Amino acid sequence: MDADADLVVSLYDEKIGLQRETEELRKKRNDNALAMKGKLDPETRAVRIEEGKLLKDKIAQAEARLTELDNRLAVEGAKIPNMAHPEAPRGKEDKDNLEVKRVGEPTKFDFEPKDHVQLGQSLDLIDFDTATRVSGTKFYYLKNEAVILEMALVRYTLDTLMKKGFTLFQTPDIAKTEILEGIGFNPRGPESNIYTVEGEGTCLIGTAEITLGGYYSGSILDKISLPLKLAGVSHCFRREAGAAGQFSKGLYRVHQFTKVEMFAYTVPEESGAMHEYLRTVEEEIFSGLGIPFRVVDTCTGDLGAPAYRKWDLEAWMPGRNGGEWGEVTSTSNCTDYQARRLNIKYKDEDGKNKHVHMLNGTAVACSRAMIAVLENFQRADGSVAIPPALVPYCGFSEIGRK
RNA sequence: GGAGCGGUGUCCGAGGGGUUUAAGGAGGCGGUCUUGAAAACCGUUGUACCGCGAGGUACCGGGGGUUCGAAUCCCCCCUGCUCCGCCA
Repeated sequence: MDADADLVVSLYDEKIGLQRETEELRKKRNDNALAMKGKLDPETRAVRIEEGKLLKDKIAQAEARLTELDNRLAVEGAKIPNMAHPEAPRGKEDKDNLEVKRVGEPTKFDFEPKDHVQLGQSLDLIDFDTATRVSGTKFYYLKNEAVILEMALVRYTLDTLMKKGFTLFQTPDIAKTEILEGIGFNPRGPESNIYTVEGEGTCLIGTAEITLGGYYSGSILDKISLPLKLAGVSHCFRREAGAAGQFSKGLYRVHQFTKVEMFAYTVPEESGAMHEYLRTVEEEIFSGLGIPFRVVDTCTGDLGAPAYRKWDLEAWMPGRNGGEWGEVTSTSNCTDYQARRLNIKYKDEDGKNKHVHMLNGTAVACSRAMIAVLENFQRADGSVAIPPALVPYCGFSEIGRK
């Protein structure tokens, strides 16, 4: 990010000056045209028409310069990231994140635990090899009970969210480039994590944050209707280009997965409280599953452009490098960063239209949640217990050898 | 994918180059009248930007073009409906 605030300011000043100039010219044009409404003697009319032609020329030139300036301003302005919360830990990368809470303790086994790739193979639940042949690396087939388990995770989560007053959605898996950019994703360029659809101006979404955040783009919301709490199920697609060196075994970093995403629109004064709320919902969902996790306050360098503050939930993954915390959910307060780009406002009591604050949080990312379930609930005989909260949704209470 | 017809303000709905400053209606808000309400009547009404203000500029699905002047004419695109084709 090569953000340059000074450049944006000077471009803005320049633009305003030119805009005023252009508006004055347009005023003259309008006055001139108005003066020709009624009957005129041919001579006067001819003079008017010449005057009009001159103005038309000047306006065209001014407008062309204004458009160019506007575009430059938009490009430079879009580079400026959101502010960071003053209490967010300062730091450059994820190891500077701050653990703020721990729920449960790392699962202890009286046998050597397997990782989810081994479990998925021995229990015939996940097929990476065939997916690699058919679709490429970092794809997978879910098989047998794993198919049901994914749906159970989704349904368990949706039931939880519905009880809390979230409006449920199943969103499109594709969205327009302009929406992606409004949310703060960069769909272009080789480092992009987004798949673009050839010739359509659209992309495969990396998260339902995009479709839920785009839902009210260009609208003015009633203050009385806020806060809005949405939850959306979608598939998520990520290119993960250059992720080869990172931890990428099994389901942890894949090109496609299913996710239930929470999204909220609030007035500015309430976004902080809503952010806390979304985090507690995430905690409740993972506590309910009986999976140990910790909460991390994301450092400034790891926030990304849209986020003002971000919390990650990291679940205990016994099979990851012999036992490690692995990110399973994330919730961000993006304040008005996305609302400005997507033009989403609310009408305040003073009659003014102001930008809403927008927040998002993962309710459940099925692939990573499944890692946590399989690895934490495995048993000495190689079978896996189903977390009690999911049994009603699965219709079975364990996954045994075939 | 093909054909036909549409897209106008908060909503419905006229207007097809200059008396449009977008008619008319509905709704909302304010007021008159009333013990109160309804009805009637009067006024008001969106968004963005510039300006201390008066006020100005832009917006009739989006983008180009024609013209002294475009909601109105031309071109491209998007989108809705109806019919046809295809299809889970």
